[in-house]
Amino acid sequence: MHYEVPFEEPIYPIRTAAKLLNISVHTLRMYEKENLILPFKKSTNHRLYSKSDIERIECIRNAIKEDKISINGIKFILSMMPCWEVINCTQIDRNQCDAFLKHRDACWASKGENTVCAKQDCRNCKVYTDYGDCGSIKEFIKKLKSDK
Amino acid sequence: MHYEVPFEEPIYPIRTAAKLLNISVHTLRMYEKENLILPFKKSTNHRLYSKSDIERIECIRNAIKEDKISINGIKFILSMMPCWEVINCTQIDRNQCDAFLKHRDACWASKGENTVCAKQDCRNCKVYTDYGDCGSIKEFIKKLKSDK
DNA sequence: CAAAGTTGGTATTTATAAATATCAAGTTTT
DNA sequence: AAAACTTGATATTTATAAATACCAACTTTG
Repeated sequence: MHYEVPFEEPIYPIRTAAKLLNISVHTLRMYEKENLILPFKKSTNHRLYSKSDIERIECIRNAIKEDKISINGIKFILSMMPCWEVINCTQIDRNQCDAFLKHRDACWASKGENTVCAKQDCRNCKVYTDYGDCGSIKEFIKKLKSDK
Repeated sequence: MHYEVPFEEPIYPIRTAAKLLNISVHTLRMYEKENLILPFKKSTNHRLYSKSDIERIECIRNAIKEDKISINGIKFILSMMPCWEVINCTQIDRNQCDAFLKHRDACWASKGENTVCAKQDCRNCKVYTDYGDCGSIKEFIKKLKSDK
């Protein structure tokens, strides 16, 4: 009888999301401008947030408020995620992609023009959905190995 | 005729270091308390800084002032360095070492009690000397591979 | 052995990141 | 078609991280 809303489904308009998180609407827009989040956009440009988005933003809040990491610090940490190992893109892709070459923004905010990622919707990408929490990125790095 | 002071040799007392960097003595002590730096200590507990230390602190200043990364953000970033791949410690060592298990402090500030690192002087460790700049850590991570 | 410098500590100041308030124009809802 | 909401943008406030100032006890230097 009940329909459970999928975790990734965009359902909350910005005001509702802000209330759930106990922050202002503007703060949500600011996080987006800083490329910490990537909410769903309707054709009319209105934002919609999923339960997964809410959880992600709670992680961000925790990093800022509890761990005292600045927004630019979070951006740097997100940029350290080895997205290239998740999607396994080519060397050619990597060398024309700021997500690989720089360390300023998360991959969804700095991907190259002609890479495999270029036309992909990052909201559905494993890198975006699974590594929003700073701690999870170190866990991923721990599984990588030097090749000697 | 000239003797060039080695890059890693501790030669500057704190006041000189502070003047070279154009910051206060207390700020230097604060960075140390936060485990961003690890100056040489004489038997009387007085600090001495090397040219390498000065360069390292310039990187920290740049991260704070230019990149707007908070000190706790820098600490987190330093904690993401895969030191275990540099010194190649055992699985047993890793699983009793906060440098591997947590993400709060650089390895030299969170190493385990009974690991290979335990009695080592971290000032002479490659992890400390070569990866003081946040950017260099991502470069290291880029060389690691998934094993599939 | 006097002068200059260092130690760790607390209390205070300053600089600014993060969040809020307000706006007119456009969109959604009933 | 009116009420409630959204959009982006700027201007302002607030919270606090980062840095400074000051302290008495100890160490180094010439």
